[in-house]
Amino acid sequence: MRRILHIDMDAFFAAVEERRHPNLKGRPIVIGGRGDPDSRGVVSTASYAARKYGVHSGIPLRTALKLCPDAVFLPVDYRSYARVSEEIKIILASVTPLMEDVGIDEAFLDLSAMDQPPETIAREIKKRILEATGLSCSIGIAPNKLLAKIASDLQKPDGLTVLGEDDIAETIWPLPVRKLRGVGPKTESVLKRMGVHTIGDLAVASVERMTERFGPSHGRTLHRAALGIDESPIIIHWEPKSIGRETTFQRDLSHWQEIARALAHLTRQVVSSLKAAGYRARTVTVKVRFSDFDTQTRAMTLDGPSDSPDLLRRAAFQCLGRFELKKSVRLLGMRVSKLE
DNA sequence: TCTGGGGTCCTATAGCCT
DNA sequence: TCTGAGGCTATAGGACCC
Repeated sequence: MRRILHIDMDAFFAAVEERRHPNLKGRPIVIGGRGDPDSRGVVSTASYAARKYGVHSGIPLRTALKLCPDAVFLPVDYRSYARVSEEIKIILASVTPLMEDVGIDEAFLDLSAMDQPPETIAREIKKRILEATGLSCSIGIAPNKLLAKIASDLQKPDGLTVLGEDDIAETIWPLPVRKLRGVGPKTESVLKRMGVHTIGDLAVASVERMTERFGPSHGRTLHRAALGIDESPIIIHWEPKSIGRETTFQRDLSHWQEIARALAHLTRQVVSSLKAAGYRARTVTVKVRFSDFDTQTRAMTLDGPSDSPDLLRRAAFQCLGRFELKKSVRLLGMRVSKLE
């Protein structure tokens, strides 16, 4: 049986900010957008003190301000968090090279081949991270990634949860389906309408009923997940599939010139990332979100891969030309894919 | 009235080729 | 030459993740 460890930093962005501004310790902190609750943006992370007011990731900053007028609002300082993240990843990689990076504040480790008991290793990791960064984390240990991730979420903050196959019925099944990876708001509401509320409900439902509703692939994965079955491997290295940039404007744009200027700017940023990463791209996609939140994309594929600013900009503008720009534009995005 | 930005993966559909 | 059936690729959209 595999032993997989999942580590999740506690309110990571907020914790880094608290460390930097000790006077804010314990106060409700909301990090998101440019740190201005009057401008467009959503909450990236709320400190635990702010969560008590109902503030959580994904809600608009304006809403967060209403829920918690006393909160301190800070902009997302991605580079600082990435530096701390790097320190943590170095510690994790020193435990085992079998590490999968999952975004800035999470990782999986495969401890199957290690001699020490996983719990001992987990305590050691928590101690080393606290000493090096002053930050706490929550860890879950289980036979696969799916269960390890659920486990790390069970006791937060500063938790350590070990889950075996025997614990599935008692510990996992009473949880709402939403806790399963791959179940978002849409799937949750469909499942609810089918009378499936908990992971246990899903486990006893028939596979046929699931595949009928969600398709053969998603349906089967969903049902297997409820049974605690997940054979997905630890992915140590992967190549990017696409590189893009998008912005939501502070006010919707209605003049072609402004939109064109924004697209040219986005394209320059994307090309510079593309070159920095050492790739060339064959497909260009432009995304437009209109004022009513209607979101459309137009794509075009070049004859061969390219990293030429000129060629990619021309392609982007060709895509832009295929939109009916009758409504004003809230968001503009540019992405390249089919990377080589 | 509000709903970010970086991505991945999946599905449906349409056009083209054999 | 006509009519499908599959397979492949490109495109558009949607759900989801952190």
